[in-house]
Amino acid sequence: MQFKNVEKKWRAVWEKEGIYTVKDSVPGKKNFYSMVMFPYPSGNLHIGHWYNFGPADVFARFKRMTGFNVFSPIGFDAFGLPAENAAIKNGIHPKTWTYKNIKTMTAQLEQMGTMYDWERRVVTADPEYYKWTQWMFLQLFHAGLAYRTKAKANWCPKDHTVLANEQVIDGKCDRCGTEVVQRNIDQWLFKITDYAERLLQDLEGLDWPEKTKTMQRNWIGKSEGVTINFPLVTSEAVAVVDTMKFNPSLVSLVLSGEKYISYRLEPKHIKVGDVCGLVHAGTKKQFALARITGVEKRTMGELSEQEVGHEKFANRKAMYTTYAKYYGKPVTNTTDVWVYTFECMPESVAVFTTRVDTIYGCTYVVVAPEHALIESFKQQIENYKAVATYVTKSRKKLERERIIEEKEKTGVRLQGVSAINPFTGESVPVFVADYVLGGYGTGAVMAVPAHDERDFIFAKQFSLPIKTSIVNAKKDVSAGCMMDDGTLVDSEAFTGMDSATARTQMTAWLEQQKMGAGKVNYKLRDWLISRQRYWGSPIPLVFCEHCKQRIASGDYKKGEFTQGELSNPGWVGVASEALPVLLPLVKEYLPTEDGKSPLAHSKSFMRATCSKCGGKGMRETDTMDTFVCSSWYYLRYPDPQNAKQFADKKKLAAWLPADMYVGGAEHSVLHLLYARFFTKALYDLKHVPFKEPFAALRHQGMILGPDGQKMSKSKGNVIDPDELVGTFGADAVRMYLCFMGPYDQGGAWQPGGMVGIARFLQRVESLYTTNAKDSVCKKPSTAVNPLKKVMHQTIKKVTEDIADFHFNTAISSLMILLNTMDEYREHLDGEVLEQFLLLLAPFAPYIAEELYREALGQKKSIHLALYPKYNPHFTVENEFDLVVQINGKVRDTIRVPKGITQERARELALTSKKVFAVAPGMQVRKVIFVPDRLINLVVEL
RNA sequence: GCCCGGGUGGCGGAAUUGGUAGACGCGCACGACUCAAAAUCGUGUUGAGAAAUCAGUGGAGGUUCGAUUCCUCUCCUGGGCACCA
Repeated sequence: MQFKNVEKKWRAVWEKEGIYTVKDSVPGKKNFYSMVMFPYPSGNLHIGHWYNFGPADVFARFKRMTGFNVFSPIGFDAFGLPAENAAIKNGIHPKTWTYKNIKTMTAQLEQMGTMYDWERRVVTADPEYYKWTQWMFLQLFHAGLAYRTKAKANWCPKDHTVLANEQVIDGKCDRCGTEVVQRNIDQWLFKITDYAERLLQDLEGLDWPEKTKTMQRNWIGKSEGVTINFPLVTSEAVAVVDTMKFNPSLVSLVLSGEKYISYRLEPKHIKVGDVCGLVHAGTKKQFALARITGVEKRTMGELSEQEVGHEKFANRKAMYTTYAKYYGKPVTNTTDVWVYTFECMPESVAVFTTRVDTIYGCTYVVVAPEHALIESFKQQIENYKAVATYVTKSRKKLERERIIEEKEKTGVRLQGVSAINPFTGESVPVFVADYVLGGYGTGAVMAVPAHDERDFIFAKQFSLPIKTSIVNAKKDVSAGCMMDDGTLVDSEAFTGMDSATARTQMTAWLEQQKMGAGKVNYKLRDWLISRQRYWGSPIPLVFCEHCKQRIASGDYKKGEFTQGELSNPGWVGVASEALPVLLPLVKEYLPTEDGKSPLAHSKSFMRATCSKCGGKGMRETDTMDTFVCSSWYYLRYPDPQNAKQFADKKKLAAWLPADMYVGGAEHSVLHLLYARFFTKALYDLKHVPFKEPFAALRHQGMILGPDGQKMSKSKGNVIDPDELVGTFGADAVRMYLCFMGPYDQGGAWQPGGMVGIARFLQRVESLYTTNAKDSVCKKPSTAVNPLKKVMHQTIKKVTEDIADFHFNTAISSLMILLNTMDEYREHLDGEVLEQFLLLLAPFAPYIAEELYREALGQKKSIHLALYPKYNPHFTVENEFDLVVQINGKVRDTIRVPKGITQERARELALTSKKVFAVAPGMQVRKVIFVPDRLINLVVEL
């Protein structure tokens, strides 16, 4: 068979007959939305594309033949860096390059024999598409889900662009491998963190690979713990007020900001505004800072009852007696008294911990170099110079270097500043160290070296005390540090509790004392979408100085500005009617050294009118991260031509959420998380009626070169699918990819592996071309014969396997069926021949169609036919091979009717010659009988 | 370091509510066809052994009448995360 001619011939027929044009509803059929991750138009389809799209198309065709109205669209993720990189290399405009590639790849996708409905194609670089990308941006922006901030950003010195955290691999640019540096730039971010909990929770109901869900969970990184305020004290306080009785319950009152009064019979050299330390009457240690708000000289008699300070005396006489004893002189109504009023300064450092149960083992506190405390306590930190040097040094370090140093921890103590453990009332030293991350939690931690490995290493290095507060008999603590839960020791009232109980009770206590609160933290960061690049969708915002002033002065009508505009003063959204903000076809599209988007050099682009006040404005010149484009494309497929809305509501409801999504595991986190975020945001804004975009997800594995290495031009191990298609035909390539192994596993390319499938297809063809004509007239046999049996077993197996994405075993059962048909080639009837082709059709659409129409003379396309259903009547076996075991070892198999009794099986087993040969004169001690399977005689020899 | 996968013939891989290990394909060997080769078809193909049989699913133990499948430890390998308190 000349498969090239066959392929061309049927493609033309299919197009003419319109068999892949999808209707939004078909009476009596359920809709099924089957998607693949749309490709980036990089030039040519590579084998990985084939591996993604080929088997996914098999699945889609299978669903269609099993009675669904299947929608299987395709498009191109057409914006992005590679177009610019290619442009730099070849001097072609990114747009020219991209659309040329789309043309090539479209032809290749058609050749693959896919059932895409090309009328629904989307290309993210088309203005008709990115108009709605911009519209989507504005929805999120207006709802307050986008914000602009000067953020530390990853900057690639080679690509001259900011990279998302996710695009930095091991501190290097994921595209060019250049070392990434940090820069501070104003950028737009989406508040994906607002959705952290829902993104986590809703994973539950998804039919996704467990591994992918786990990766998303880890990425979101939820930790439940508590933030605790550690009051700060300094040695710089000018004087002390030491009459306070310190106990934990009083601390909270003091720190909650109530005014307190202290009486002195002798004056202190303190004046209003001075910062004093509050000292524990017993230990004489500072426990908080206070500012003096009043100093007054009076007599004891003038003190009113209400003013009788913080200490509760039974009566005035008792007070006088107490003071008399304390000062060693008589106290009467006329005794002079200096009255100091003060208020506690709420200076404290908040730490986040998931292990509040270990707090009695806290021996110091660490803040990140970025922590605001360092600046605000500049005056009080005695060794500020050394601290500042350390901060500068560690800020220069990239996060990667911080990690590489790993166990070698560095830090500097903040001399003159201490923190009070609210549970013990003891003060502990405060350090700055870059092993604490500024961007997570509160940027400060309570260090418990006895129960945290990192703190342990740091404590060892700095010779800090290590105090055990948890014991667990099962755990070996000889290494020094016990990180597991256990029982609390040396923890006052909490001693003896188990960790979990202690966490609950300690958190409750903190909340009651207003010293802390339960808190959930996520590792997930907001999504940085600004790109200082040309080839992307412009961000549809205009900066208007006039509106900024109006917002600042409150000079605007209610409802004139949206939430997003008010929270980003001066930035106004482009009106919907004015969308899209067209990407101008500039000649200078290359990135520039200044790091600004190339669009910033186009004056005509930047000039804009403010949509609110009509005044002069300046356009945002950054473009959007391409992940924005791909976060909603599945919503556009159902209605890609719609100029009035991103998609018709009815069409959306007809197809979404997608029933099946197939693509690479490399998108487990980013693309899939962003798409989920978009869907949820749009759901909240009532633009879509569902909360999750993809009900089911499957990944294809990665195909490696024949050498087991990742394919790359430099290694010369690239397998070119075009070459294979030229030699073996598209059907064979699709089918071999299905056959080579478990779909999600991938693996090294086996040169020569293709020939097995090629032979199989040749045998199919020759069977039909030599037999069909005689066989069609044969009437289907109703008798159960071996051929029928295999046929129906195969139908069952193939149907189940494709549904489970077990394409390899489905094909192997088709091979068994073909072998059986070969064996019974004299007895083939029209039904058998037709059924086999139907089973084959999803895998080999061209050959199946050719034989179906040409050899069997069918008029309509096989791809419109229904998949055969198996008849249990034909699959039932009435005999089986009884396995005879002696002491668990197989000794014989005997063909027996199903339903044989244990007694009969035993008789047969005992008469087996093979059994006798092994165990003559045996004594049967026990018989294990598994009905319709085996009999095992436990014997003594 | 932590969290997930995966280790089965010469190769890709089948088979697990515990019940005949190696389906299917590649490769290889032999045979048929051919002057010959290719293609095709047929037969065989886990290892050792002439055979009976024995061994055998990364390794070591364990549970069981019976373990690729369950448990414990361990090695290798692929992927993810990586000072997230």
